[in-house]
Order: sequence, then structure tokens, then C-alpha cells
Amino acid sequence: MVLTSSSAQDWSIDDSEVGRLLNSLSGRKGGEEVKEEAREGVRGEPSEEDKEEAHEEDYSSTDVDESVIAGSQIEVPSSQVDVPSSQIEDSPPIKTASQAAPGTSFFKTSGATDEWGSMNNSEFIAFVNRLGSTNSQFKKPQSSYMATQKDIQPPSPEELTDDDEAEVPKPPTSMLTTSSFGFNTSDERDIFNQLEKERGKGSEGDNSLDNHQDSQAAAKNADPDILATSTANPTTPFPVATLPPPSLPPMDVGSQELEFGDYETYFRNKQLKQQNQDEEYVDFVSKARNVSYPKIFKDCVIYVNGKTHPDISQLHKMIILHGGRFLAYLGAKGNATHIIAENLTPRKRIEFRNYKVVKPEWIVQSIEAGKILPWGDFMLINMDYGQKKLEFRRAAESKEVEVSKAEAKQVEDDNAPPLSPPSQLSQFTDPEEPLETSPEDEVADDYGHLTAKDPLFLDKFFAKSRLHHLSSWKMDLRSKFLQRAVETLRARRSEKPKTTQQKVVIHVDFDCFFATVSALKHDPPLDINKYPLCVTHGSSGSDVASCNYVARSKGCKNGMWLGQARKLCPNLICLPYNFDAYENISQQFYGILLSLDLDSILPVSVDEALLDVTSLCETEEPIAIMTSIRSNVFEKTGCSVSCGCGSNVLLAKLALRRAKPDGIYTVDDADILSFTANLKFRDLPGIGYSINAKLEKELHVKNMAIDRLRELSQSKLISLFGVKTGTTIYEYARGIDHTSIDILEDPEKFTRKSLSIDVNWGIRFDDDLQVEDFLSRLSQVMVKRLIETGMVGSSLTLKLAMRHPDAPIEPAKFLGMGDCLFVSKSSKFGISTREAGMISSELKYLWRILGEDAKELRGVSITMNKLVQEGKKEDINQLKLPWKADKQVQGKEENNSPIIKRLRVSPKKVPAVHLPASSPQLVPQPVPQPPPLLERDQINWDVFKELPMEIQLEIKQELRRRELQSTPRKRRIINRQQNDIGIMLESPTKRRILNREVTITEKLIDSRARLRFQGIPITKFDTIKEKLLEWMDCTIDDSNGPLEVDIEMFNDLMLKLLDVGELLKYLDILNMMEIRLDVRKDRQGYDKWHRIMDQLKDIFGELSSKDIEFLF
DNA sequence: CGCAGGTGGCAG
DNA sequence: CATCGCTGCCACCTGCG
Ligand SMILES: Nc1ccn([C@H]2C[C@H](O)[C@@H](COP(=O)(O)OP(=O)(O)OP(=O)(O)O)O2)c(=O)n1
Repeated sequence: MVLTSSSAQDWSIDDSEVGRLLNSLSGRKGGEEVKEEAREGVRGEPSEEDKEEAHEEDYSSTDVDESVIAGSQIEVPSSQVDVPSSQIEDSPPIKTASQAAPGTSFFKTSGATDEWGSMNNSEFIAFVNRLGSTNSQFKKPQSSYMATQKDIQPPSPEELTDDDEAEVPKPPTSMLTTSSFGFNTSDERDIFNQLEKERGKGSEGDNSLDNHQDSQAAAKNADPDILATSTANPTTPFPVATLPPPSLPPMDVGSQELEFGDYETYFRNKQLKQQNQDEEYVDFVSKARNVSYPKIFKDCVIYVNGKTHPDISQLHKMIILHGGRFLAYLGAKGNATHIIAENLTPRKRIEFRNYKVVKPEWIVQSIEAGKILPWGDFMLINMDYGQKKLEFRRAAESKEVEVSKAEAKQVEDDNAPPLSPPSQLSQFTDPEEPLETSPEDEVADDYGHLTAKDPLFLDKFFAKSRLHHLSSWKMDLRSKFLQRAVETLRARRSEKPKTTQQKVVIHVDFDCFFATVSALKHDPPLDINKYPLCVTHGSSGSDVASCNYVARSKGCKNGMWLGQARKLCPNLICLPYNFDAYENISQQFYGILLSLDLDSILPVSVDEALLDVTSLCETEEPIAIMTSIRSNVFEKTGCSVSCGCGSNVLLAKLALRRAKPDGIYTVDDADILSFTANLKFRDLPGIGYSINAKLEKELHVKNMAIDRLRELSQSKLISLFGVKTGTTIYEYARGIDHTSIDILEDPEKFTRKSLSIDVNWGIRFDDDLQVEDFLSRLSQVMVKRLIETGMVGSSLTLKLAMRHPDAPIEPAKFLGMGDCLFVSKSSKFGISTREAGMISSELKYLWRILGEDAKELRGVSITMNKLVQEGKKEDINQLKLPWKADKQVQGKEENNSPIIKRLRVSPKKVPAVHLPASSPQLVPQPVPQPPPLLERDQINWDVFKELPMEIQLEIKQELRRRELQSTPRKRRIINRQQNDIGIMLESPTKRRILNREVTITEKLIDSRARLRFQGIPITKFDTIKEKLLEWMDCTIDDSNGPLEVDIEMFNDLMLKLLDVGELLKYLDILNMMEIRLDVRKDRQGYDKWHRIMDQLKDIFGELSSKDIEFLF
């Protein structure tokens, strides 16, 4: 028996990305041996991306003890070792691997039989339903685990840590090749790696050889005169002075040999000469002085911009002597790893924002330290996570300045060669760059054990993650207090009829909780009021979790990076986390709260709670209550809490802010207006960075105070922020807040609705296999947490953080996520579940359908939605997939019999699953069904469930494929032959759109994965538009206009928009750029740009009216 | 119109 | 050596029937 999916012939298109995915989805045959083929389809094909690998930095580490010496000694900021720098290895922004290897199909051409694919739907269903009985090999003894050991009783911890796939019986032949198999021994891993290498060897070797030859050839062509220059003065005491100026104007010597306008080639040659020269110089110096300098800048490619101190030639010398590469010309390919500069013009600020721009001191101090220091400490522009937005704003502002003052641009430093066109759009990795791809993938990455590749990563990570602790503590407390409240519900309800009397709310919160507790538990305890303290893990790139008020007086804040905090407060003392102590003290704190007779306690956080003391205030003053809490807590824990009191949550929160540190404050209703008048808009709860920025932008006001805010009408606020947010703000400005803190009022509101696991640190993967392994591990954690909370869920979301195409490969924060684009996709199980296998299969499916590159992955988040208490009745309407429970499966589902029974829905009543929006009630509508629709409910899900997870996955994917196939396509492809657009614009898109078949296969990939511009998915349309405007601004002053290659990519984007029927987006871009161009008629590049626009307008004009009608 | 999926934002 | 950037919920937007 062979399970077979559709064969390559169905999908003979030239689109490797689609193809790669397709192969992984359906290009399989045979229940087990198929895996090898599939894997080959995914990974066997050598691609450009496969060669990308971060290069590890060689450095000699000098350990500096970070820990605080007991007593009052103030820690001196220690110099830190940098994050290992990596080559900038941007993958092509528009991922068309087919460009790299046209005609090299990813599809198997081996005669994969087409049994599965050729079946019609009913045959397929019958086939699946037969599986259970006719294919006994799928019912290995262990396969009953699902119904027995796992389902009857909760799994043991050991069980939970098993790989979910490993629990499934599986013939040994699948071991090396199943997509989700977790290697059990290093032997297996080795074998697998070896296999992988052998598969990829052929063409990868060829490629690197080509590169090598290219650069050698280029080196040979290098100008012998210049080479001679450096060797001709071997005795010069200051040899670098003999080097030619590192950057030359475009039409310098030698340029006459080149074709007109071929600056790119010219500069590339120039760079190669430079490199050669540098090598000779280093060689010479080392020999002459008989010393060799530590190669601390190995793998760094450094460009120096503008006037610096030390000057450019000194820096040049320092860089190359210490193993770095000096870049005379900042090329198109984003090949510099660092840029040295002391100050930047606004223009350069924009152009360099994707680089690591550091001050010259970075070079000097690194050399002094004998090791590469973290560049984050020498950042000229803060552009990383959390600060990027600020930078964007600044960039935008400076751009506007630039518009008004054309001449300001001319004042730019002249040292730098022209670099605007390439740096704007082209981000391709230069194929001639000496990437030194290491043959040993794993070896090049020797902090791999710190990343999520490590099977033990999750445990280690969560154990040390403060935010994880905060979140889990909070949810634990919430559920604990919810339960408590519900238990006392019956008793309370009768005796206390709801009154609408004025409430009294107290907000109580520890002062700088982590810092206080860590200081207290320090040996010996540190005086929290004497030294500037903070709690943090590491050094410069580490977050400050909490800092005390001494540090805050210097400007330090929670959540700030340590590097920044140290700048503000050089003698800041760092304390380690002490999660156990936090939890302990929190318990005592809540114990005290519970001992009071309060109407309600709502835990806000581990150190913070909202108290409804309305009843208590009938006999006691709020101030007395607060004072008592404070003294009580201090007595028991040694920590100070502050309290704020008001007639609602808002006022209590604002009062608390006023009370801190170590105090109390009460807002009288009569004083609301005066109390809030001087607070700032940003201070209101729910107003964060973005909302504040939006207000400031729209109203051109900074730091708006509440009394000014009150001048804005409610409708104005609603138009700015939406109905809900606008109204809330309007009310908050007046001290009005309807938020209820009474759990009993609506217990449903406080029950958990989702459960998610987010990991956005340490995510570095080489390939899909590693990602899938990680997803398996995530599923197990998910199951564990679901069991802990006693819930099951029926919907799953996978959210990915992908490195922003403009962000450096490695961000400033070690193994951090940097700036990212997010994509998410969700799917339904059709039944509430908690099975690791189901979850992990689904996650892997979602991962594949999102079609992202594993190497670019920087964060993963999975969310279980539509949660219900295990064993409770489910809302049947939420479950779209009926479950034929003819023969009751033994095990868990028996306990859950209500679910199963409810799932016994007559198949006829349920529409085909490919219409997820329709609910069973809507069925009667007599819609003429397209005949061959797949009825998912015809599948015998009992049989299905008995199958090993691998097979389930296969079938699910096939089902999906069929559903997608049977969904009628709404948008037709424009007939290119009629319009002849392709002749006008030769581009990869042309080839793709001429091939109509592509649209069929594309359905298998999430549509968003298909259409990208510069790596930015089309869903981030505004980002794309910004980028285009930026591009125009950067090239409008060049009479040559933008680079051809960029124009081509731009045209490519526009054609794709037409192709997918996004006429409005097409026109939007056209319109936007026209407007911008209109106010730049006097610029050098106007004519060129005008032609580009005209061409695009022509294209649109040439669409037949029929096409347009259809597309709209 | 309501609904669902996707995205963004916020708090600690 | 770095470093441990989680997590739940609300609101908004868009596209669909
Ligand atoms: N970005 C943040 C914010 C908070 N926390 C942790 C450390 C804090 O000690 C604890 C409580 O947060 P608070 O906002 O209550 O801040 P503090 O208690 O530190 O200071 P205060 O409440 O006095 O302002 O949560 C964190 O790790 N990271």
C-alpha cells in the first residue's frame, strides 16, 4: 500500500518557492518512505539561502566579574565582549530562488505515482476511511497510546517531555527523514547531517568555487600600480599614509576603461584593489615589526563616513591590522557590517539606518581592550527594538526638513562616494562578496547551544525570563482569586444586594518590586535608598527589570537597557534576579490582603492589586486601611508598598502614582479636575507610546496635559482613536472610569480565553527541520500548560516574528529579535483538543503555509484559542468539523462524552469545510453547489484519529489541498499576451505571470507570503509606500535617476499588484508618487522619474476595459 | 449588518 | 562572555456572506 499524493506534473511551474512548499506539503508518497522524498524536496535542493551562515567571531575573552561585591562597593561598568559579528548576508529581498537557479525545479521528477492525487474526492475519502482497517502497519501496538495511557489519566511529566512524534509508532526507516522526528542520539543526527551534506554538495561546491574564481580573477585585474604603491614604500614608518584615499570620486583614474555609467563595476573593482592592498599592508607590517595583532575585527566590514577622530586613515590602519575589512565604498549590497561616523546629516541618518552605525571610539576602545566591544554601546543612532520608532519619527521629520531646504542636502560631507541609489532599494547580497561560507554549518555557530535549537532551550529560557514569570504569576493569581470569588459567591450574593453606591478603590503596589526584594535578599542587604540599584541579567544589552528610586532620579527607567542606564547613572549597582524571593514575598503580600475583609481583590500583578474596599469604608477611613496595609506588609516582608485611593480604578491608579514612593494618596471626587489637570496624556492608563505619538503627530503638541486634553471634543477623539478608545480617553480626561474590578460581577470576563507561548529571544534556525523540531517542543509546553489550567482548545494561531528586511542579521541585543515584521495564521481543529501531536502537526502546517524562511525567523508565538474547561460543554457552533463517533473511542473522549455526543451531527447538516464562515444554521440555503466539493465530514474521524500522527498530517494536508482546489478562484489573471506588458519590462514577474498555472499552486501558500516587496509583505502596505517615497527622495537629485535594478524591482511590484488584482493599491502607489514628484519638478532626477511614472500609467491604460471591470 | 481572521497596542 | 524581548486581552480594520 502506498499513500500517494499528487505528482510533480500537476505543478510544473517555475516558481521554486511555491514548489518548495508544495513539495513539503504534498509531494510525498508512501506512508513512511515518502518522508525521505519530501525532505529532499525541501532541503535537498541547494539554494542561495542554504549558504548563509553567521560567522562566529574569534576573540579572546577576558572575563570580568559582573557580580556585585558584597557591601557597598559600587560596580564599575565592565567592558564587554561584543556579540559575535556576522557578515551582512541579506538574502534577496524578493525571494525568488528561481532567479538563482532558473529551470532548476524543486519538484521531484521521479515518477512519484499519482494514486492519491488522481483520486477523486469520494475515492480519497473511501481510501482514508479504509486505512484504519486495511493497513495494520499503522496500528502498531503503541498506537493505542492515544486512547489508553495518555487519555485515561493525565500524562506524567516524563511523558510530557517526550517528543510528540516519538510517541507515535513509526517504522525505523522513517527516522532520518521524517520532518518532525526528534533525533534521539547524536549518531542519528550525524548520519542525517552527512546525508544532507552529500545531497547539497554538488552545486554548493560549484557556487563557492565560482565565487572564489571571480574574486581571484578580479584581484588579478587589480591595478598593478596601486598594488605597487603599498609595496614600494616598505620602510615608511606610517605606511598607511601611502594608501590612496579610500574613497574616490566616481570618475577617477581608470574610469575611462569602463563603460559609461557602470559605476557599480568600477567601484567593485576599486574595492577589490583596496582589499588586496590592505592585505599586503598587513602582511608587511606584521613581518616588518614581527608582531601580529589580535584579529578582533575578523568578519567585520567597516566603512568610515565623514570626518572622524581619529581620522579615516588611522581608522583604516587600525581596522585592517586587527583583521577587519575596510570598505572604501559603501556598495549597493549592504555589505558593510559597521559604519563609523561621528555625526550624520539627516540624509545619512536615513540612508544608514539599517546599518550598525558606531562612533570611532568603538574601534579605538576595542583595540585597547583587545577584544571587540559591543557595538550597541557605541551606537550613534539608536535604532533597535523599542527605539526604532523614535528613529523613524526622527527620520520622517528630517525628511520634511529636507523637502523645504533643498540646499541643506548639498552640505553633506564630501568624503563619501555616492551611495544613495543602491542603499535605498537594492539589498541583494553581492555574490562576489567573500562570504567564506563555512562548510561546517554547525561549527560556524558555536553559540548554537544557547539558541532555541537546543532541545533544553525552553526550560532554560523560561526559568530566567522575568516577563514569563510575571505573566504566569499574574495568571496564577487571577485564576486563584477567581476560584475563591466563585466559591464565596453563593454565600455573598444573598447578604449583599448590589448597590450603586459610590465605590472606594485602593490600588496597592510595591515600590520598585524586584529591586527592593533583590536588595533585601542580598547578602548583606543593601539599603534601597542609599545606592542606585537595578535588577538585570547581563551587561549592556540586558534589560533593567526594575531600578530603585535613587537610580530613577538619574533618569533610569524599568525596561531600559543596562547600557543606557549606565550612561545615565555610571555607578549603578546590578543585582541578580531572585524569582523565588519575589514569589515568596508576593504570597505574604496577598496573604495580608486576604486577611482583610474586602469586597474584592483583583490581582494586577505579582506585586500589585486593586482592592474594592467600599463596604469596609462604612466603618473605616480609607487612609486608615492603607496605612494598616502598608505597615503590615512592611512588618512581614521588609518591603514598602504604596497605596492610591479613589472612587474608581483610574483615580486609584493615578493616586498611586502620586503616592510613590513609599506613601499614600487619596483623590477626592471634588478634586478630580485639579488633580488630573497637570498629569500628562501619556500618564493615563492605556496610553502608551503609539497612541501618544499619534496624538502628538496629529495635533502638533508635545506632552499634552490633561486639562488641554479636555478641550478636545469626544467626536474629535473618536475620529483620532476609534469609538472605544476615543470615548475612554474622553472619559479618563474627566476622571471617569467604568472599569469593574469585581470578579463576581462577571466571572466569565475574568476566565481565561486564550493560552499562548511566546519566544522572541534565542530564535536562530538554519532550516525548516529545526523549526519543526522547535514547534514540537513548543506543543509539549502548550499541552503541559493546558493540563495545568485544565483546558482544551479548538483553534490555534502561529505568529512569527521575521527579521525586518532592513534590520541587521544580528541585532544589538545578544540573540534578540531586533526589528521584526510579524505574520500570523490561525486554524481550527474542529474539536477541542490538548494532544501534543495534533497541536504540533497543526503548527507545522501553519509554519509551512506561511512560507517563511527559517533563517530569518526571530520569534515564535503560539496561541490556543477558543478554550473550554476540559469536560465542560462546548459551544457546538464553534466546532465546524463534525466528528463521527459511531464507535466510541475509549479513553479521554469517553470522559468527554458530552463533547462527542454533541459532535454527532448529521453530516448532511454541515456545509463543506471550505466555507469556514458559514455556520450550521445557515445550511438550508439552496446554494447550487459546485459538484465535486469535498465533504470533510465524510471522513471517518475515528479511523483518522487512530492513525499515527504522521499519517494524520498527510491526510490533513491532502484535504486542505483538495479544499483549496475546489474553491473557485475569484480573480482572473490578466492576459498578458494581449497587453504586451512583459515586453516592456523584462522581469522575473513577467515570466511568472505569463505562466498561468502558477496561480493554482499559489493557493497552497498563504497569499501574504507570495507578494512581497523588499522582503516586506504586502500586508504592510504602508511600510512599502514609505519605502518607495524614501527611495524617490534619495534619487530625485541624481540626473541618472534611480538604478535600473531598483526600477525593475519597483516595476515588478507594480505588475504583481495588477496580477493579483490589487488595482487600488497600484493606483494608490501611482498617485502617491505622482503627488510627491509634482513638488520636485526642479530636481535633477525629475525627468527620469517622470518617465518611470508615465510607463506605469501607460501600463494601466493598456489594461483592457474588460480586465479592469473584472478586477474591480 | 455581524462575524472571523489578522494586526497593533498596552501593561507589568 | 553576551542574554533569557512574556503573555492575555482589547480594539481596530478588512473582507466576506
Ligand atoms: N518593563 C518591565 C516592567 C516591570 N517589570 C517587573 C519588575 C518590576 O519590579 C515589577 C513590577 O512592575 P512595576 O511597574 O510595578 O514597577 P516597580 O515595582 O519596579 O516600580 P514602581 O511600581 O515603584 O514604579 O515588574 C519588568 O520586569 N519589566
